[in-house]
Amino acid sequence: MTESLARAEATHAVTDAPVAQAMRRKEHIRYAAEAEIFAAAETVFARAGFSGATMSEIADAAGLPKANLHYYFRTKAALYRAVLDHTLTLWLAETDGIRVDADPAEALGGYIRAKMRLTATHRDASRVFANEMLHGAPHIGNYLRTELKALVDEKSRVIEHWAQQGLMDEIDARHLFFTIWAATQTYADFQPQVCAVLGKTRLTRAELDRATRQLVKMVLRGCGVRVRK
Amino acid sequence: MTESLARAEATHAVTDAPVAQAMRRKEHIRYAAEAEIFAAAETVFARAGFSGATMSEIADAAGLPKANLHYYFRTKAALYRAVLDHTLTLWLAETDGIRVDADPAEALGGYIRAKMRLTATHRDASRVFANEMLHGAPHIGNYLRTELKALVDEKSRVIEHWAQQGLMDEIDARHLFFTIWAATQTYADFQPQVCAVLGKTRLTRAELDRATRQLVKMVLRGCGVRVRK
DNA sequence: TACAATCCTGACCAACCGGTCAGTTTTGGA
DNA sequence: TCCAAAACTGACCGGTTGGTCAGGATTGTA
Repeated sequence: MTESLARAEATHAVTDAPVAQAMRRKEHIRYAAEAEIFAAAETVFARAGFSGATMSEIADAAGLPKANLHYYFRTKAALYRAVLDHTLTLWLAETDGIRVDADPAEALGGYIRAKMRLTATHRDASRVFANEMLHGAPHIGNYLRTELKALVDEKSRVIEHWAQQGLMDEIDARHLFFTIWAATQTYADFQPQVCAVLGKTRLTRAELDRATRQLVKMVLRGCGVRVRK
Repeated sequence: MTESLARAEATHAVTDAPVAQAMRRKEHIRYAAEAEIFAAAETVFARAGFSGATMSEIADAAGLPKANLHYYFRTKAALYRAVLDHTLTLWLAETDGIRVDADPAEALGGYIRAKMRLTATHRDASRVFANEMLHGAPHIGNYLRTELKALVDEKSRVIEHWAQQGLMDEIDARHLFFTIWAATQTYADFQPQVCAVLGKTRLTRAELDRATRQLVKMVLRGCGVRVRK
């Protein structure tokens, strides 16, 4: 993955001050433009999906002529990939707390809270990801089978270890992850349904907090997590 | 909603034998063709979304020339609407068991099992619905705010009643529904992710049963549902 | 058999979309 | 100030898409 991320990392990693400064001076226009296009693209792709989005629509949202988009991102697919890469890095984050020496209640509860926060603050990213998945994950199938699987395998071992220690029930950790992911992302992906059923026009912070508390409680009790004193 | 459903219902409701038979004789070609187109459209819309799907693709899948599609469904949007209507009737079903005089464990457990079964047998319908929701539910916003909301309000009162009777914890029933819907639909909508993480190429019946059992157990324990003797 | 009504279809069209390109403007270092 | 590299842009193009239409083929009935 991620030409763009690799490049960003490289730039920040370079410590030869003169060279780095020169690069930054020469390329700050590029970075600013890419960021602007990127933000516009995320919004448009989230609302319309890959095929529904048009380059002119993204260009308008970014306040640039269409030809300028093609100067920075050669094709629509390349731009989409860049946006997708961004969501994947978000997706992998926040599992740090799930460690063998952590308290299960705190670790799992913290993970759910973090996921829910991410869903609220990065709604468009969540939708882009969901859209990609819905259409069979043609661009990121390999990532799912390697990086994501490896991460989930590792974290599942931690949870199974907790169960063996008697800190919680014996459960299938992978399906627990599916449930947590689904239950949190639904507040971004299915927002129209949530709002309609609640009779509101938008999802308030308070409502999301309420949902978070209930989900944490249900999962922890549902998995028989003992509260450590 | 649903010209098509209204018509189908009318046809079956008519008991004036001669008239009904005449209609059926005259229109059986129409019904057969519509059904074939409908099935093909559901598959294609599920895989590609509204904008990604093309009329020629649907025509090929149905084994008909494109112009014939436009004879039965004037526009692409009309065909999409018809498919969407079908998923909505599925969505409303299966809540019958949630009644005041039912046993909470059986009713909720049965509902989750039914939803999971529906997810497995109507994968494409689930995906079409998810796609519509992701894009802001432009075609069905009104349905969500009226019919779906009314149903959920009613069933939520039942669950709150159970809680007051001490049969389970006091919870927000609406958010419980969101969690159940999300956790079940994820096995259709996010299938690529589920398969990748599990290291399988397809979702087996056994794996879905396993997921169902765990979800039922977690929800029932998580909501403190007492098991009635 | 006759004859409407319905069904079916190849050929066509205007609109739109992703992408290109030649040429102009801006930028920043020497 | 000069100049090469980078940034920018209007105009354009080939391909695809949803949708139309005139006319031919089927169907069911009287």
